[in-house]
Order: sequence, then C-alpha cells, then structure tokens
Amino acid sequence: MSSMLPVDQQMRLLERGVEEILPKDELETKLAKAIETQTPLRIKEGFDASAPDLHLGHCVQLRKLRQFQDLGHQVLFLIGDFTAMIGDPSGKSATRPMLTREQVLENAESYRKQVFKVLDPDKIEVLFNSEWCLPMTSVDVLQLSSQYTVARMIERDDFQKRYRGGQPISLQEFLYPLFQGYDSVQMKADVELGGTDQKFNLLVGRELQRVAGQRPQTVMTLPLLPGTDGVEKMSKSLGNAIGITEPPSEMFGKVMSIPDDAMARWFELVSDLDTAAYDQVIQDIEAQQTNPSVHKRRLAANVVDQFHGPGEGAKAEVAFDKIFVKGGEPDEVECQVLPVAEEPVWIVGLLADLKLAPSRGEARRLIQQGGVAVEGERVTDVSATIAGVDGSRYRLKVGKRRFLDIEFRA
RNA sequence: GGGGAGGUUCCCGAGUGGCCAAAGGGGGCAGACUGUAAAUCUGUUGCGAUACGCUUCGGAGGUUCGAAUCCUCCCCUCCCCA
Repeated sequence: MSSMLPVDQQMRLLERGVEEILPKDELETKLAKAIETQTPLRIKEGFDASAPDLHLGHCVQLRKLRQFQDLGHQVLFLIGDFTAMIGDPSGKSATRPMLTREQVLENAESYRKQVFKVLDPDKIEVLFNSEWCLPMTSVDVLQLSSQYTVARMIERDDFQKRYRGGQPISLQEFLYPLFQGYDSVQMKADVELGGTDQKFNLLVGRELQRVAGQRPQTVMTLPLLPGTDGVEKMSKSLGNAIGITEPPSEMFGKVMSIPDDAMARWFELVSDLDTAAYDQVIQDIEAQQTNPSVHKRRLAANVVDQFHGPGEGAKAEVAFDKIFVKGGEPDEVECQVLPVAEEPVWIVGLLADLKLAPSRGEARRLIQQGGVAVEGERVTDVSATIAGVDGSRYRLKVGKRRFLDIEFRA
C-alpha cells in the first residue's frame, strides 16, 4: 500500500461538507495510527435495502466514502438486508411496514450494481447483516437488548415526539438501533458514516462496541439532502427523490423543479464543482444579482453530467428549453403500437388504457382542464374520438411533459 | 385486569340519522403567468360514458323508508390506574 497523506491533510479533506465528527480528536488519533502501522481504517456505512434504487441523497454519503477510499482506507459497505425488515424508525412518524426477505434481496442486488458508479470496487467490502443477525438465538437477542435502557431509548427525538403525540411505537423499533450498533461490533468499524438523522443509531454503535471491548467507532454525520420539494429529506417513499439511474431529461427537469431556496444546499451536497467555482456560485446566489434559473440550470447540467457523462447535461438542457420554455415537443417520443380499431377510438378511454391517466374520470378531468393534446391540437371535448385505421399515427400530449406516440396497425 | 378517549377519503382533520362522495388544510394533478417542472394565482382531486348509478368513513352483523352518524359483537391505537 502506498503511503498515506499526513493527518492534517486527510482531515482537511474529510471534514469538508461534514456536519459533525464525534469525537474529532479521536479520528485524528486513529488516522495517525493508521499511517504509522500502514493499516487502513475500516469505514462503515449501512444502507437498508428498502427501495430498489439509489438516489442523490445516498450519493452524498457515497461521495464521502469515496474520499476515504481515495485516502487509502477500506470501505465496508453494509447492506441492511436484515434491518430493512424492521424498518429504521429514524425521522419517521409512523411504524414502517416490514418488508419481505425476497423484496429486500432483490433491492440489495440492485444496490450493489449502482454503488459501483461512485465507489472504487477494489477498496470495498460488501457485507449483509443477515449473515450475523439471522443466526442469533432468542438468548442472543435478549443479551443484546439488555445492553441499553428504555430511558436512553426514549431520549431520542423522534421517539419522544411520537410518544408525546400519542403515536404508537412498536417494541420492534427499539431493536433497530441495537441491531445497527451490533453490526459495528461484528464489523469492527473504526468510523461509521451516516446522515444527521442517524446520529442516535451511530452512537449506540459506540456504546455496544465499548461493551464488547472494542475501540468505539468514530461517528461522522453528513447533512441531509432535501428532496425536490426542498423541505423533506430525499426519499423514494415521499416521491421527492431523483434516482441515479433516471434518464438525463428526467434528471434535469427534476433538479429544475427544486425551490430556489434549496439551491445552495444542493450545490453544496450534490454538485462536483471545485472549491473556487463553488464559492463563486454561492456568493452569486446570496447576492441575488443573477436570475436564479441560471444557477439552477448549471446545477442541473452538472448533476446530469456526473451520472450520464460530460456533455449530457448540456443536451438535456437543450431538450428542456425546447419543451418547457418554447412549449415544443421532444425529439424522441416513445411509440406504442395498437391494433386497428373498427370503431372510432374514444380518447378518454385510450388515455386510461395507456396509463397516461390513472382512471377514466381523471382522463376526463385532464381534457376538461385543457391538459390533453392530440397532434398538437388541444382536445376540449370529453367525448372526442380518433380514427384507429391501419397505419394512422398520433402524438398524444398529456400535461406539459408527457408525450406518447401511438400507431394503429393491422 | 379496571376506567377513559379514539379509528373518516393520499395525509392531517371536520362531520352525531336524510341537504354527505363527505367542510377546511396539506400534498397531487391541470391551466394561466413566468425566470424553470421555482414562486404566485385559478381550477381540480373515489369509480363508472352526461342526467343518473355504483363503491367508500376500522371489520362483521342489525335497527330504519334512509346510517360515517343509532344498536350488538369483534379488531386496532392512545391515556390513566393496577
């Protein structure tokens, strides 16, 4: 292994964009020891495989892990296939339904593939916590649960809120932090990363490691990325997430849809501008001299470039302008082939059948509100039809951004 | 185990026999405007081809011409006491 950078240089990089390091001097000590013994630190981060796709919020974490890798450390990427079944209560206001093992495994596999878009596959160890959690006996679980008290558990802010608000909290949820902490024991983690909402869970890990006679992990929390609504934490279940596998145009548009005042945070957490460019942008945003859409475009293009390759952002921007600024149509529209129909095809029914609207009632509403166009002509009559003769082709537009070509064939 | 309060549409929350497909807010969707899928404003928001019908207010029965509303049983949640 090549020699590592000195402690102060490593720290300067690692501290960037970080909310808290607990305790900080302990990390410095660990780094010094790592350099001295030429042993990389074991950096843990766990992800519950509760949804199939990684999104930009995960990437904030992954980037920090990547930094650790680049500094010569070992990343332990833990897939919480066991804990996903419990459901992390962090920040939640309600008990989460338990996932089945099959769902979790499917998600885990999909994670594994996506993670390598950001992390270096050579310096990563992928682990599943079912490996040690599943074989635990009821005695082991009792043992584990005896290591933490109820009082300390309900100190936790989200439990506190739910308790005071008369909301149910199931016992199973108390177990979550314990299992997460137990993972750290099993993995002998030196450092564990997580979002600021993970602070409690991460600290439980320290406690359990101490009891197990290990040197407790250093806890590093990163700010949470707000979703496209600009308020809630990005999460798939809230529908405010941007998946890292989404197509460029979708990604660009979604970034453009974040509220203006969330821009600075997004630049900080998801753009890959160098420090000088970043500082400049933040200054500009604060000065409010420039039209915010200029910055937002830059952000959106930058994000697209990161996940789809340089230049893709610019292309997505052109397409975006064409559709939203000029009200035009995209270059490429998906085409669906339908069987020839004898009778004229009722548009309301067609929209529902093609899933362009969830129901006929909704399709009717869309037409009444002027949200549907066929071949560029706005449809205003709910009983309107089109002819489904052989070879005829129509371009449907629903709302501002949903396009579909249909073609009738014998 | 005893006592009390509750479970309403995607979410929060009003509604105590017909005027209830159910107020209001949030969210979503659409339109207008614009600087963007920001912000703002307007409309809309169970299903079915309009009138009309159908399904919905924790679940199952019942009373009634008529039930989210009344009765019975059951399930679930919260609070207090043990």
